[in-house]
Amino acid sequence: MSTAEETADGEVQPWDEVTPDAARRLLVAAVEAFAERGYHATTTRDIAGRAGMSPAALYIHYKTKEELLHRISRIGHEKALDVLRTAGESEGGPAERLAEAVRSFVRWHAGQHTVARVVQYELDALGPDARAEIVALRRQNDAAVRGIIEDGVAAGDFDVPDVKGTTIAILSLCIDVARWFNVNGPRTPDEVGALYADLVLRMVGAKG
Amino acid sequence: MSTAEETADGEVQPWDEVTPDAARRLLVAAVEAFAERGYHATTTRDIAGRAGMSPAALYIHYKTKEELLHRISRIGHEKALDVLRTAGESEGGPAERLAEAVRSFVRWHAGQHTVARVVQYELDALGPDARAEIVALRRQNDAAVRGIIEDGVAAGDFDVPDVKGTTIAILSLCIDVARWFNVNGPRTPDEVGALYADLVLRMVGAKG
DNA sequence: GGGCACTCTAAGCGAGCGCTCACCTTCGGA
DNA sequence: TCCGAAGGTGAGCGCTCGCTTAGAGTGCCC
Repeated sequence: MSTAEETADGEVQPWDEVTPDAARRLLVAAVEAFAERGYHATTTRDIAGRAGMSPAALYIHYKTKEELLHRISRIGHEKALDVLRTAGESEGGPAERLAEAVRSFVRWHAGQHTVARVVQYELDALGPDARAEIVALRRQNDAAVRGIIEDGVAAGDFDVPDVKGTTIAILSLCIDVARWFNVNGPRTPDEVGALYADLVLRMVGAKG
Repeated sequence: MSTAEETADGEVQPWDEVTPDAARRLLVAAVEAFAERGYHATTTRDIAGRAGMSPAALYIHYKTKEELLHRISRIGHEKALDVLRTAGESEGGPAERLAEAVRSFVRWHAGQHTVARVVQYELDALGPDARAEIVALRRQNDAAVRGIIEDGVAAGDFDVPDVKGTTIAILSLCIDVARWFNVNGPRTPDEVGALYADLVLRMVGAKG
């Protein structure tokens, strides 16, 4: 499922498996444009131009502008879910697993903040069917985090009065990184991940 | 629909001072439309229609569609900042002040989530000047929260290794409530506020 | 060499956009 | 009773949007 290759700085490139080359260039161009201006403010002429092609070329590889957004959303969510699950299934107790999950998930949302922004904030631009598919993927994120917290509570490692509410808050915290993270800012994705892992362990009252 | 009155929980509708009546109706209609569909996907015909007027009437009260967004953003930010500052200046030690600030701020973002969504997510649709004005208001939010945390650290009540980072995280947590909060969901704004105040006190390692 | 599948472009269609304009109605004050 | 300001409308302008169409260039198999 995830043939995600890694770059020098450890970031996962989500588009490796998209072929042919022209289709991938269009997808990358669309991500940049959607992240910068938003879906509705982006024109198909702009996307095609960024990919070095004429406006009509877009419609050889994608049926509509919405299909581009749908593809981006699905791939983006799948990659993020993959990152979260892999980390959550790592060795160690609930505290280590939760910390690793938050660290990875935040690192992804910071490093891939352009993709994450599109994926998180343009959901409403999708039609009902595509939207339902993406919402289902989101629920799997929720379940993955809640599972770790429940494990920690059952083991007596965490002190969490409201598991569902705390799960929402933790995911919300991680996801919103995509909104404010700035590549030219003072923090690297790794540093934000480390900070957030510590904060989340405090939120669940982890022992130690 | 939403007239300028106080709701049951004492929250003030932000548009009381906007006159004349037609201008206020247009503003409220614009908030609803922008929150539902996004700024760029909203047409001036839709806004005017919701306010029960012809498309041309909009331009009697506002020069452009962007001016509507600018007005909404400024008023929304000012109200939110007011809520945050009032709570932060309340009686009690840093822990009580921080808890009250988070509780009020979250309650506002949940209760006024349509306004908050517009204000937080449509910033990029503003021109450079209007945008700079709004960014300045945001920095005041940041300073208000950081002030309380610094007080708590100085008094020995909080344990916060990274004050700036923790401030960003706390504000991010509160603001993102506007994205996921659902009126038909299981939680009231008050309940979310209480949960989040508790979580934030844990994040800053408040004694007790 | 010839036919075919694939990829791309130049040109442009119909629709809907933000916004304007000429004109109409209402109403308080002289 | 008449006037002018304020607030409203119907029609529509100029433009750009998402998307389509006719046809050209290229490489591959026979």
